[in-house]
Amino acid sequence: MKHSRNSVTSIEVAKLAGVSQSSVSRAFSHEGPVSVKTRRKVLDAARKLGYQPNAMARSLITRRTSMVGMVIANVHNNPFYTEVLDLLSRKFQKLGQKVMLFIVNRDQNLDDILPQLLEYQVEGILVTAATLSSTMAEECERWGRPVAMINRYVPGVHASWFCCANYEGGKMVAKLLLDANHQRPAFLAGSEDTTTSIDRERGFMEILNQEKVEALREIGEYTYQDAYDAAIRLLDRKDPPDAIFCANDIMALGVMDAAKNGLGLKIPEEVSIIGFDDIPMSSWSSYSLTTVRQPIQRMVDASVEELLNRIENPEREPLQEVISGELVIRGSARMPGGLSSGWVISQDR
Amino acid sequence: MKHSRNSVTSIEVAKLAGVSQSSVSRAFSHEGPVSVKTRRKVLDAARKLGYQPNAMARSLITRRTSMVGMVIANVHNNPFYTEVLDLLSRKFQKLGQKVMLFIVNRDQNLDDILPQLLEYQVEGILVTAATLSSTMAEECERWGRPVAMINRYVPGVHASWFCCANYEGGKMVAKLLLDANHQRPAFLAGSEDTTTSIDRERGFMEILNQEKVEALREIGEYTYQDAYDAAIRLLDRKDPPDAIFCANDIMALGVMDAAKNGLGLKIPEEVSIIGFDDIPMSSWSSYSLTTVRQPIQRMVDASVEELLNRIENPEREPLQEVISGELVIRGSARMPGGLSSGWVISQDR
DNA sequence: TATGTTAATGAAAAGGTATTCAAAATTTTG
DNA sequence: CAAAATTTTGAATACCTTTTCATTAACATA
Repeated sequence: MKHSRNSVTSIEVAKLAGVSQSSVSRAFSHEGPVSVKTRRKVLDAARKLGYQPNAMARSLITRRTSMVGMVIANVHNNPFYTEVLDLLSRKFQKLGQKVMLFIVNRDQNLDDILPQLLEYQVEGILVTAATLSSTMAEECERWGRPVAMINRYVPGVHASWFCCANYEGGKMVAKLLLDANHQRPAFLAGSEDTTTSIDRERGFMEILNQEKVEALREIGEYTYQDAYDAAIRLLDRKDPPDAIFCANDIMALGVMDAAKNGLGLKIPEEVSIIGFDDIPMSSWSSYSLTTVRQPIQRMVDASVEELLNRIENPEREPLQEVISGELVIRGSARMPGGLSSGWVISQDR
Repeated sequence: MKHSRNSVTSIEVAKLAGVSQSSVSRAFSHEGPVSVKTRRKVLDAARKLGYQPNAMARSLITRRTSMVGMVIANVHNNPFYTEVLDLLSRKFQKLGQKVMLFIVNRDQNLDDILPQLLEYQVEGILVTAATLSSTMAEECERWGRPVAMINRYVPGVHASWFCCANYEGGKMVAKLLLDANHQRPAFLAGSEDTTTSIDRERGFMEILNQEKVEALREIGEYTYQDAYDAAIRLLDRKDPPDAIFCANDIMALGVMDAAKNGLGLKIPEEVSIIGFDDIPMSSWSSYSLTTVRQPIQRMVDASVEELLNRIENPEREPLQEVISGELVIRGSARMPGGLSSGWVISQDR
C-alpha cells in the first residue's frame, strides 16, 4: 500500500487521547504515576492507532535493551546443541529477554561477530560450542557486557562458564569398561581443539593409564560420517579394539552403524560402544546407546540465570561451575559380571 | 581503566580526533563525503577509545534496523527444522541482517510474540513451522513489515510463502506404492492442523482413491514416540498394512524401529515405509529410508531473498511458490517389479 | 474553611546518531 | 592569478522515547 512504515508515535497518541506525551509514556511503563482514567484514555487511543512503543528510542534513553547475544556452533550436526539452543531461547524469552542469534562454525573466529553484538547493545553474551578468544572475552567484560559460556572455558579469563563434568565423565566410562573386563579400548576424539573432547579423553586415559591399559585412538571431528569411517579403520585392524568410547553421541551412532551394518559385528558382544551427551536418538531401539548424560537443563538454567544476574549486578564476580553428568546404562556396552558393582543405572528421561 | 557500560560516543571521538561529530559519523558510514585524512584521524581515535556506533541511535534516525524476526517451531524434535534454522540464520548473517529469534511451540499463538517483534522494529518477519493467524499477518503487512513463511500458508493473506510441493509429494509416494503392488497402505499423519500433513495426505489419498484403494490412518503428532506407538497399533492388527507413508521422516524412523525391533518385521519385505523431508539420519545405514526430499536450500534462499526484496521494495506484491521435492529411493520400500517404471532415483547428498 | 500532603500532569531535556544546509577549503578552469 | 566549480566540513536539527522537575489537581487533616 503505502511506504508508511510504523510511523505512529507517542505524540500522535497523546494528541488523540488529549493528554501530554509524557502521560502516554507513563501509561505504557507499568509503574509510572498515572491515573486509571488517563491510562484508559491512552490505551484506547493507542489501540485505535496501532501504537507500539519504539524499543530503539527507549533503549537510547534507558540505556537498557533487554537483548542478549547468543552465539552457537555445531547446531546442524549435533542434536545436543539443538536442544541447548531450544532451551536457551525459550528460557530467555520467558525472562523477557530478546535473543539476537548468531550461528557460526565451530572453528570460526568470532572477531567479526562481536562488534555487531556490541553495536546492537546486547546486554550480555552467551556462547555455546564456539570458542571466544580470551582477549575478546576480556574486551566484552571490560565494556560491561558479561559473557557466559556453556561447555567452553578460557583459562584465566574473567567470564562465567558452566561445563559438564567432562573429565569425570571420561573416568566413569573407563572404569565401567575396565570393570567389564575390556582389554583393548579405543577413544574416538571429536575436534582436537575443543576442551570437551580433550577433557573427556584426559579422564578416560587417566584411569586406563593407572591400570596400565593402552588405548587406540582416532579422530571423528564430531560428525557421523567421519566417525563411521574412523570406526571402519579401527575395527578392520588385525588387533581391533573391544570397546570404543566416543567423544559424543552422534559419533557413537556412526560407530555403531559401522560396526553393525558395515562390518557385521555384534554389539556389545564383539565390541562395546559408549557415547557422551545422551541425545534423544541414543535411546531409540535401533541404538540403545550407553552414554554419559549431560545435565543440559541445569547447564542452561545456570548459565542464563548467571548471565542475567551479572547484567543486573555488574560488580559481581563471574561464577564458574562444573556440573556432573550421569552414566546412562543401555545396551551398547558389556556390563561388569556382577551386573552391578555399584553402578547407578539411570532411567531414561 | 574501567569503562562502565559502553559510554563512549561519537562526540568524544570527534573531540580526540579534532573534528566535528558529523565527520565521525561520515567516517563510519561507508559512503559519506570525507577526506582520507580525516577518516584516518577518526578511525585512529575510535580505535583508541574503543568506539562503536550505537545501532539504536542510528536506527532511530535512519528508520532502518537491519534486523529481521525469525519465528520457528518444532526445532527440538525435528532435525529438518534445525537445518532450516541453521541455513536461514547463516544466510541472513551473510546478507548483513541481524536475526531476532523466537522459538515457539507449533500450536502456540503468536499474538504475544508479534508485538515484541514490532516493538523492536524488525524490518521483516520470517515464520517457519509455526502458523501466523491471517489477521496477524495482515497486521504486519499493513504496518510495512513484510512476512515470509516456509512450509506454511494462510489462504488469501497478503504475505510471501514458499512451500515444498507437499500435495505432489503425497501423490508420488502413492504411485510408487501402487506400482510396487502394495495392497493395503496406511498414512501416518503429523498434527492434524498443519498444512504440510494435510496436503501430503490429500495427494496420497487422491491417487489411492483413483485406484479404489482404501487406506488405514493413524496420527503421530510429528514425534518419534507417538509414531512408534501408532505403528505398533497399526501393525498389530489382524489386517495390518503392507506400507506406511509417514508425514515426516522422524516419524518414519519411529515406525521403522517399531516394525523392526518392536515387532520383528522385515523392512521392506513385510512392510514398506516411506517418509518425507530427507533428514540426515534417513540416509544412515540403520534406516536407509525411502523418502521425499524437501528442497530445503532453495526454500531458504527463496524466502530470505524475497523477504529482503520486499523490505527494500515495499510496494512489490508478495511472491508465493511451490517448489517440488524429489523422491529419494533407498531401501525401506519395495520397488516396482521392473525395477524402474520411470522412477528417478535421486543421489544421496 | 484553611492548610498541609500526596498524586497526577505537562514542559523540557537528554540519549547518540545521520543528515541537511550553509560556510569554508580546495581544486579546476579561463 | 582570479573566478568558478567542486569537495569537505561543522552547526543545527530530527528521530522517539523516558525521566526530571516544577506545577497543578485531588485529597486528607486540623
